[in-house]
Parts: sequence; C-alpha cells; structure tokens
Amino acid sequence: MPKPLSFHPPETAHLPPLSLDALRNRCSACSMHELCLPMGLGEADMDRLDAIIGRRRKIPKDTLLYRVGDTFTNLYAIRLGHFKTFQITQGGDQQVTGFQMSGELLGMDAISTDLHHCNAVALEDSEVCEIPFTRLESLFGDIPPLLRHFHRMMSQEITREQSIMLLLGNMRADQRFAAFLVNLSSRYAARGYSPTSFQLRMGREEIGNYLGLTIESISRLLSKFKKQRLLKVSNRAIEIPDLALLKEVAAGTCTCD
Amino acid sequence: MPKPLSFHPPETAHLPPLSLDALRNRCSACSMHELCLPMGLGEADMDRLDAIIGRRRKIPKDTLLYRVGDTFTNLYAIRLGHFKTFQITQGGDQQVTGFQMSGELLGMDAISTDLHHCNAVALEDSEVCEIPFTRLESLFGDIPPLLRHFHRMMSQEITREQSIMLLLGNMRADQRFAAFLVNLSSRYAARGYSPTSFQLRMGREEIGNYLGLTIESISRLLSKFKKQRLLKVSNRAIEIPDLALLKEVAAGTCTCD
DNA sequence: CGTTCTTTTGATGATGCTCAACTGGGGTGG
DNA sequence: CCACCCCAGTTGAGCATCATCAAAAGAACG
Repeated sequence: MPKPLSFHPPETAHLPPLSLDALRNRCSACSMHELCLPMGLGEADMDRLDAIIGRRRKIPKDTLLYRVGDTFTNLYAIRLGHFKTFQITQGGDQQVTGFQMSGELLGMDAISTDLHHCNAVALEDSEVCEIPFTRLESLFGDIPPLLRHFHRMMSQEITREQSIMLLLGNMRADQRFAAFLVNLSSRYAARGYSPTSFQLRMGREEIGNYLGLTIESISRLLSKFKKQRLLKVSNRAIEIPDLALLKEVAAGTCTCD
Repeated sequence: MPKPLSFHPPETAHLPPLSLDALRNRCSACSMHELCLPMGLGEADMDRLDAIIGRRRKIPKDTLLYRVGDTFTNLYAIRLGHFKTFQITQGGDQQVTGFQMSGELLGMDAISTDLHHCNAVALEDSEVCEIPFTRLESLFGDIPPLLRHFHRMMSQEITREQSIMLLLGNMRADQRFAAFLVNLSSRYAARGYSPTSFQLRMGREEIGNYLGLTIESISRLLSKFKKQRLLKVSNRAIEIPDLALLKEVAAGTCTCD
C-alpha cells in the first residue's frame, strides 16, 4: 500500500451556493459542456439539467470519490482534473480499470446493481459535478437528446473497454504503451490541449498496472522510446515528436525496432 | 482464417409472421423474458415492447449477425443459442471480446457512433429478436421500467468488461481459465441449466483468444485440471465436480497446485 | 539537506508462446 | 464398410518476453 487514501466525506461543509457561484457553475459556463453530458442541448434544456445537478465538489489529490460497495446515488462529471478507477483483487492488489479526465463521466458501472464496483480516486486536485441519478432519470423522458447522449456515453465506455481488452489480450508491451500514449494524446486534443506535449497525471506504477505490465517494464519502455527518439521524456512530461510514428508502433506495423 | 463465414442477408425471405407465430414469438411466451430486456415489465408494457420488435431471425451456425462498420439500426436479443463477438486487429488476427447466450443483448457498443465496432457470429444455430433502436428509444419515455432495465443491462456490460480487464491484466493462465468456467457456470445456472455440467459452445482456440492465451495453453490447462480432478472433460463436455474449489483456483487462493 | 518515495537499471528466472509432431473423431467417398 | 482425409485438439521441446529481485539514482517534501 503506497499511500494512505483519505476519504472525502459525503457531506461537505459548503453552504448552499451563492447565486454568483450558481451562475459560474452552470453547465453552459463550463468549458466541458461540448464533451460532457449536456452536449448538444439547447439553452433551455441545459438549464433544466443544471437544476438537478447537485453540488460541485472539490476533490483533493489522492482522495477517494467513491469506493467499492458504496451505494450508488450519483454519477460524477469531471469538471477539472484527473481520476483513476481501480478494483481490488482477492490477492489484495489493485487493477486500474481506467484514467478519466475532464468532461468524462464516472460511476456508470454502478447502475446495474446500485453499488459501486470500483474505487475512484483523484490523481490531482479536481472538481466534479454530482449528478443524482434518479433525478437524471426523471429528465430523460422530457429531454430525448439528453437520453440519447447519455446512451452514447455509456456505449462509448463499452467500446473503450473493448479496446483495452484487445490491448491486454493481443498486444506486446511496447504496443500497449504506445497505444496508451496515443489514446491520451487524442483525448487531450479533443479538449483543446496539445496532442504532442502533455504531463502524465499518473505514476509509472499506475500506468503499468493499467496496461498489465510492471513499473519496471514501463520504465524500460520509456527509456527505449527515448533512445529511439519516439518520445522526449522528463519525469512526467511527455513530448511526442512524431505522432504518426507512435501510432505505427501501437499498431505493430513499425519498421523501426 | 479457419473457416469462411457466410453473411446473413439483411432481408430474409420470410413472409410476414402468421398470427400464430406472432403469439408464439411474444416476449411473454419467451423463456428468457425474466433475464432479457422485458424483465420486470407488466403485461401491457410487454405487449408494447413486442409491438416494436422486428423479425425473429434464425441465424445459422457460423453466420455473421453483423460486422464491423455496419450501420447500427438494431440491437439483438438472443432468444436461443450462443454468439461470440470479436474485433480484428491491424495485424489481421481476431480478438474475441465476449461470448453471449440467450437473454443477452448484442450491439450496445454500436450506439456511440451508429456503427458496429465488432463482429458477431453465431456459435451454433441460433435465434435473435431484432430490436430497432430508434423505436426502442421512442418507448423509453413511456415505459420508465424499460429504460431502467436497459440502463442496467448496459451497465452490466461495462462491469463484465471490467472484470475481463482484471482477468487479463492480473491473473495467471490457470486463474483465467478457471474464472472463465466459473462465469459460464453461473450464467447457465441463471438460465436454469446445470451449473456443473455443460457443453462448451466455442472451440479451444476461441477460449484462448478471449483469455489472452493460446490454444495450446488452454489444452494444457484442461489436461492439468483433469489430472487434478478439478474437471471432467470429454471433448467440449465439461463437468465440474467441485465448483467451490474451482472458484478458489480462479481466486488464486487454492492450496492445491 | 536529510528522508522518503519514485524511477531507473541490471541480472536472473518463470510463465506462457512458438514451432512441430502426433492423436483422435467425424464426415466423405470409393 | 472401410479407408481416407481433415480439422480440432493434445503433447513435447526450446525459446522469448516480461516479471521478479536487488540496488542505486533521482525527485519531492518538509
């Protein structure tokens, strides 16, 4: 157990938000509203969604947002920051099941049983929007585009996991790691950040765990890629000189060794 | 490429179903209605669902139900039989992403882009119910329990895939295979079949592919488990003398080697 | 600055893959 | 009916990849 995780209490000490906050916190004012749940909604519908969204919570680094076995009441939209989700095996070690960033939804795996199936922890100081699921459900009938996009987000999660299955089942270590970086790159691009230069928000160990590899393997791959000029690496800062080439490595079609 | 897959034409030559067929095909008459999409619906709501469901199609063994890139119009509920879903990697080899049996839903990964992301093929002569997704969506507003259960089924798919990620990322070969058998066992149990004695519907190669192993490894594990009296095996017939023990092997807590 | 945690690097080894040969069952056709 | 073939599965030997163990180096934090 590397570091003790604190647990964010379900009820924070925040006062009911001032109207200024309420304005600042609105979906329409959020930079993520074109990626997040309200995607494609008109002004009026977005306001209705706003109305049911609970607190905007700050989640400090290394704080659990929810844990396995918690009863499911909220989905969480990431407003700012990064999270990881992980399960604990019988052996007691963890398996990272995903890294989530702003605009992405946490907790969808809990709908099936009303119990959370994984733990979610902030990788840095972050902010989430609480979305009470039963209230969200009550909106679905009235706002078909909202329902439609919600389904797309769930489906996307299924697709994402399928591609991880493919990665874990079929790819060699270097391909996995390259694919991981390419994936991060495209997600940052979608958020308006540089696709070729970014900070890793997670440690080597977490990356390795996610990819079914050890920390040593990740470290070696990083060194190897650096030597091959596929990457420039400085601690957690990554620069990708040739994204197309990295994609080829991920695909296994790279001529270079 | 082991065997040439035929592709089932989108429009079959079937005449419009006779009223007798219509009756026989109703969800309420289907043995799977307590597991499938109509789970928990009342008589009236189930009839409304019935009304939008398209053809009940027979899918012969080794026939593709849909393939990567097909436009998404229907979900498919498996009425009878077994399917596998798989993707094709750049290298040209396949990755099996799941085995589906009666009462389970196929195609949910296609909602996100309106394009199918995997191929689905029948492992034996099977039957599916076509569920036109836009018509299903039109019912969601009117039948909240239907929507609710649909969400549960999607969420369950996410959970299922997470457990595969855990399996592929963390478990050794013997644990994977044991977990696979335990999973099949519980799904057969849920359908009223024996949890300790069943036929594998898929070949060794497909199992190995699903579990990130080779056919040889599966074969060796089968022999090893047989030797340890964990299993009785005869071709594709499996018998599990001690399910609890097999679960321990899957968990890695087994004392026996 | 010292302590602690993370990362890097090296040496060794095990798990599961590859390649190859063999077995056995089921269907086909002479 | 039997011989044959073909495919799926089994078994063995050697090997590659990646894990494990160990130790040192580098960041981060007070």
